[in-house]
Amino acid sequence: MQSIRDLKTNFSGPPSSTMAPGGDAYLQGNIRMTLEDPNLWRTFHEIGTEMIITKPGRRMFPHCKVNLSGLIPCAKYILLVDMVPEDGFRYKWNKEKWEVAGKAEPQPPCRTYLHPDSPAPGSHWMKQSISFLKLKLTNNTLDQHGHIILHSMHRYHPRFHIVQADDLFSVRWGVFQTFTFPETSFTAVTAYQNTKITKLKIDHNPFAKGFRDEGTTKKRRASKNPGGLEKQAKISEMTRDSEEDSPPEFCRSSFEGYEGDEGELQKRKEEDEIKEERYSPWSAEREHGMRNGSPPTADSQDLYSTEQLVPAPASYQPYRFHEYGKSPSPSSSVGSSTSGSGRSNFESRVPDVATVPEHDSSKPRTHEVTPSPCIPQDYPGVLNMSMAQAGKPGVIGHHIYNHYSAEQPLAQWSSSGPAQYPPPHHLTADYTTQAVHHGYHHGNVAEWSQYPLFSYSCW
DNA sequence: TCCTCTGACACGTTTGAATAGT
DNA sequence: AACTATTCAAACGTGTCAGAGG
Repeated sequence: MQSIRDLKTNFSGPPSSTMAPGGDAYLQGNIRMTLEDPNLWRTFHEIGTEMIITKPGRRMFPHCKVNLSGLIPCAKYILLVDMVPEDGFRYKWNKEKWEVAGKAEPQPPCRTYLHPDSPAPGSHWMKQSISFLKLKLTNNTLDQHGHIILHSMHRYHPRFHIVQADDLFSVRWGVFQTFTFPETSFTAVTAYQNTKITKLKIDHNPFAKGFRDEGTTKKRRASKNPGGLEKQAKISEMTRDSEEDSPPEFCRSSFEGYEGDEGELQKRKEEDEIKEERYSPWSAEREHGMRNGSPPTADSQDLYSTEQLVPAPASYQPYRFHEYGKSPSPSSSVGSSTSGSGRSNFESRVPDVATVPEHDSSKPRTHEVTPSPCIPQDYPGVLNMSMAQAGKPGVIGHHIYNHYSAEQPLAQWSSSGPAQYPPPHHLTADYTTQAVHHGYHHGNVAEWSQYPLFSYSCW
């Protein structure tokens, strides 16, 4: 699986000295994004994160929260999130693990969530962590609230985009920068499949406190529904069993990891990284896939890239590889992953940080990707899209070349596909309201969440 | 029959208005 | 009058469960 392949890559190979943050002059002044609560994310990821999607929209948990640095304090930026398919497959939960259940369904309308503070000065983004708490996921393809539309039983990961823009209608589209974190990948579901995930969510999500432990739940359900008690007990037993099956480290990371002190962070991280190799449900699937020809493995990536209906990020060329001339490809990295020294070393220095080298227009654009032929393009553009070394908290430097100039205002983008997206009056006013509270001029921020900002991602 | 999805439900958290106190 | 603290209820977010539907 993509995620696992990514993580694999993270684990593999000795860290490159050029990757060391702050240690390389080339990185000075670069934008850096750090994922908050990485341990929590990893704890979920080890088990196989699931995110509930509902018609009215469901928040993510853990929710996306990042820190930014390296921005120009006085320059304004907008910050966005979208969800990218991990691969071209649909999954099913079978016998306590995820299995491929066929090809992915055609992607629903692509949505981008705009952070309500956007646009805001770099100083604003850097002074505190940036939360995407209110981002909601839905399976309602007709959703008119601007929630991000996903397919159930498909795997996704969030992408964070930052664009320098004075306001929403004067964005300079020459470069925007994209960050991904492998541990944030998840399977969209309409009901939890893995009881371990359910338990983790209950343990960590304050809104689910009512379901914790000495089962007010059990009592409640017991009195309400005698038949349900048996089922509940069964589930509890399963959960208990699964806990027993889990290594002791798992319990530690799930309960201490979340609120633990920073001193232990690195150490725990290294433990987590090792666990990733051993306990991620996707690693088992990976092996399974190797035999069945189901989900693409690192070794089958080439074939996969050409066959998939939903191109995975792996089909992009790795930005850093190109930029720094290091590892030749994610797949080859995986090949060396058995060394086992990889991510531990890397992560001990670079904890969930994605860094963007400053845009250098003089760099050869060797990774231009033409839009997927199966996707109706909203504009006649050619995208230069490059991706960070797969598996590392990634960054993609985007250079958009289209028939419009780089000065092309956003309105041009937003205007595409009018039939697909509702007119502004359908949009929620939340973002605009928030904007007023923050004292920034946001313009019609709300519209943004409705439009396929990055239409090339709507494969 | 199996799998997936949906809606009602109970419970906890969050939020904001109303009120009281300083 | 202005500010702060407290209280309370409504709104919201959550997982559970039974049942519907393909």
